[in-house]
Amino acid sequence: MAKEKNLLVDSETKSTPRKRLKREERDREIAAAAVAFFAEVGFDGDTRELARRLGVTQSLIFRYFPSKAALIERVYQEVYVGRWNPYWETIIADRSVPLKDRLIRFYKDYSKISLTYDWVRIFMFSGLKGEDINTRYLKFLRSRILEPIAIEVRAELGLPTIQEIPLKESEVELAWGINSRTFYLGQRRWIFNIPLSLDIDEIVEHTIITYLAGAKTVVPMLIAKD
Amino acid sequence: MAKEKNLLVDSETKSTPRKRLKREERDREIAAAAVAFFAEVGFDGDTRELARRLGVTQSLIFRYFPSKAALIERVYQEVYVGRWNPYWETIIADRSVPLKDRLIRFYKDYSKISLTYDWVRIFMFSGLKGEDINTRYLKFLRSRILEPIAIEVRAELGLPTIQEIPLKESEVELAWGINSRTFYLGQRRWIFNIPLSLDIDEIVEHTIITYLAGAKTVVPMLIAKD
DNA sequence: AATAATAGTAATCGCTTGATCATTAGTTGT
DNA sequence: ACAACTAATGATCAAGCGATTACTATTATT
Repeated sequence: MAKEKNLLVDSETKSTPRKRLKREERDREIAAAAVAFFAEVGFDGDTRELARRLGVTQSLIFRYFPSKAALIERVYQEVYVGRWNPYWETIIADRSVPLKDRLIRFYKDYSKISLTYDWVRIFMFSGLKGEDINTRYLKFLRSRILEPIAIEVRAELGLPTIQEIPLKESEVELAWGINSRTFYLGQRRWIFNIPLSLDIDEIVEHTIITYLAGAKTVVPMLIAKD
Repeated sequence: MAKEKNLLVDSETKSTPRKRLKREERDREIAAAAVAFFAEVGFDGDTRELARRLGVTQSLIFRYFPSKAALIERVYQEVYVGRWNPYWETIIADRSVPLKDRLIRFYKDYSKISLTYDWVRIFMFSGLKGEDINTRYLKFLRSRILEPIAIEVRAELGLPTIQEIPLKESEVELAWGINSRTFYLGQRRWIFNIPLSLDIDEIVEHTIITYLAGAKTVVPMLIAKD
């Protein structure tokens, strides 16, 4: 534990600045380390171990964050808010590009963010903890991505607009299917430790094609029903 | 906390036996409460709170289980081993029944177990903890359910047996898709707190139909390739 | 009824953890 | 070069935790 510190004391004191970063920089450093740390061990991970990984004392963390809860709140901000790209919403609505290409482009990009170790695990840890930011994120995803996708599918297939016939729950449900498929890949890789035999981009493409094919036959039935 | 105990002390001492269950019965009671408790709060939940819910002292738990780790191990046994139905494997292989019916029957039944509050959450908690029982379970699932399904699909479609052409990874991957879809439902319901608008049995049926339709067109290509 | 066996309790120990605060040491401005 | 500022430390507190042990109360045995 403290043993290797002694062994490194010569090189370490000289090589690393060791101390005194500007407030903003240290703040970012702690936040980034907290994301990685809590993603690995969960939010019950202790602040001393986090400090050890940062190479600082535990009390320093509490000079930057008033409480552990505040630090966790910051982690949520970094992951949920900080990694969201508003441009995604424009991609999906851009009808100058074929819908299939738009969806593939979005989901490939979104996968790069949301299928990382940190993201998948923090998402699950916070979900299991019952944090409402999790629910809010999914509602946000639904309104900004899934419902727009369902609307674009209507347009693509030459079906009535949502002004004429409101979106059915089952149409959104169909779009959830894309996320369920890809998110499960992230879980297998980063939680259940089952290596993926196939390339994610490839699976994304296949998933989109399947979704659109399914939508083509199913959605007309869905909006006709009732 | 201890307030309500005082209020109930008259009725409770008379109505409930309060103490002295037979060893086996108390053992089961603790194990069952532990499953429910850890499913709710995770494995960092403390034994005092668990004892409080059981209406016994914390030390009693340690008279039945040598350590908290042993209690958790028992929880895994209850959930992973105890809820597995060996008959499932027979259902899938029974070629006197159409494959579609076999799959629907199995997944409806399997969903009743694996999409419960306890099961879904314990599965995720133990997965995030990095327990190897989780990985082992998924390997077990693969060999006992997913590969058999892929084999049955070959037979159903009149394709070469696995003796002639070994199972492709992508064929198993296709079967994983069924699980990913249904498991995601369990997560939405029990972790992310998003109510399901549709009936699970209905979704299962739809998922199976989609899977078989997809397999019909995709599997011949998969085994032809390479 | 007396005794052995055992289910259950209360008190406590040692360690961990979030949080606090007086003190040290590196940086900046003049 | 000196003072003022502030990043960082180290020691410590109080609460919470898993685990242990001496003791109590209930059931079973003869």
